[in-house]
Amino acid sequence: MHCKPNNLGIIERKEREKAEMRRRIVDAAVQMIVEEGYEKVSIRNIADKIEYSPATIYLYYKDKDELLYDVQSQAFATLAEEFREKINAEDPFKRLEQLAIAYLEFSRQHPELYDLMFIIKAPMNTLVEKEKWENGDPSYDALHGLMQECIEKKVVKFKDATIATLSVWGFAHGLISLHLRGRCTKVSRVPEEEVPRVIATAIDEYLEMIKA
Amino acid sequence: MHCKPNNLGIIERKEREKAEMRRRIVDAAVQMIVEEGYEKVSIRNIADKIEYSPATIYLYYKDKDELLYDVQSQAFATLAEEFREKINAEDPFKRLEQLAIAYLEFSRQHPELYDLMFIIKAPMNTLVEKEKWENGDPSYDALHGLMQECIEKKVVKFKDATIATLSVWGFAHGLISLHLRGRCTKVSRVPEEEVPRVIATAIDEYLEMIKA
DNA sequence: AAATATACTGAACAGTGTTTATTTTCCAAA
DNA sequence: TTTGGAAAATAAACACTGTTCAGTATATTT
Repeated sequence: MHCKPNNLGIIERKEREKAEMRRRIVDAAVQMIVEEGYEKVSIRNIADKIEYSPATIYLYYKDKDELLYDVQSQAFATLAEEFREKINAEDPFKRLEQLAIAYLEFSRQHPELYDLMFIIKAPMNTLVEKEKWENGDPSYDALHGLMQECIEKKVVKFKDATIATLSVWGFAHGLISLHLRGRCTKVSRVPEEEVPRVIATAIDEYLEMIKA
Repeated sequence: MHCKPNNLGIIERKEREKAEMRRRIVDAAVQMIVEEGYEKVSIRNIADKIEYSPATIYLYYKDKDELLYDVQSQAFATLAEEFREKINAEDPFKRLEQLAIAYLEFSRQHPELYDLMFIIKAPMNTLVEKEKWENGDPSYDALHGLMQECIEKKVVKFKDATIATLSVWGFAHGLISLHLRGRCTKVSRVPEEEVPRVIATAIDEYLEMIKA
């Protein structure tokens, strides 16, 4: 009987080590995405970086998609932090503007992470088993709650919070992702270097338009 | 000397055959995308379908990206045709509504083609050499011209045609692509089967909002 | 110290895009 | 009609990818 606490201690440590290994794997992947781009992230490259065999990664993640799901989670954590830092106005509509700016800025400072969070299919494949997409929740809830407050205080034209949330998110994401995937460049006569300004202006105008 | 016309005839025929082979390759790829999805499209699978060796494809396309560029071109041709069929109102704003509906409907009837046209990176890689993205031009011009007319006749709130074009396009694309890449589902409490209706409503509301 | 459970890995499988040396096919001149 | 040379097609390989599995090394328990 006296061995129980000992065993439990070891089990606990084992779980700690398991969690730490997963953290090492995810950290390596995040670093590779940021520094070398999403396309360079392969199981073998991650294994090289953390100095383990590729097969070892499969002891901690059932497949690459599941790994990328955790990478995505980490990316969302940094976005949520940006939100926390940069959204601080009293006026809810002012907060909405701050959120839009923070979102746009994040997409520019971490384009590869933005890609993984909102465009790339892979991390979403795990949701067939997971049932719910928890990664985006804090950020989504931040916007949803804000839109709800804006509607209640009648500072926006929207009636329904869900439609408002998807509209604002969709508008920003549409412009950002078209740009990110090269669909703005070389279409129309807008010079490449001006596209970022056009996007920022479009978002500004949109926010002005939804103002009640 | 009498051989010249003969040679030219053969050269002509060779060029016809070359063009036809490229058409066969692209057709096979289009069919595979539509029927089995983009991920099933590999050089080997295309080669199997047209009953040639994989290496043969490289006699007609320098790489897969260039091939996909032609597939994308074909996809844009069908979108342009949809536009021609479905946009026929006199009132420019009514035409804008028709365009939005046609665009949304296209994304639903050919989601995999939509993906290749507006989301997937691969076909845009050839633009480093090609300098200009011609594929999307007719469709883009249709929207741009329409927005210009709407601005001139003061039926929309926009002042600048380029910003108007990117705004409308971006709004629709944002919602469509978020849905297509699984970011609408399982976020918030909107049931999956209602998302299409929410998107349609959001676009409706948006068009109402930009109306002058 | 021996037995057992855990952690790790080398090697392989099946797939991908792409290249090169070789073979087959075609056409024109001898 | 046969032959020489160009053009077209290919088999095989290379360097990758994600993933699996049999076997080895390490750690824990008996």
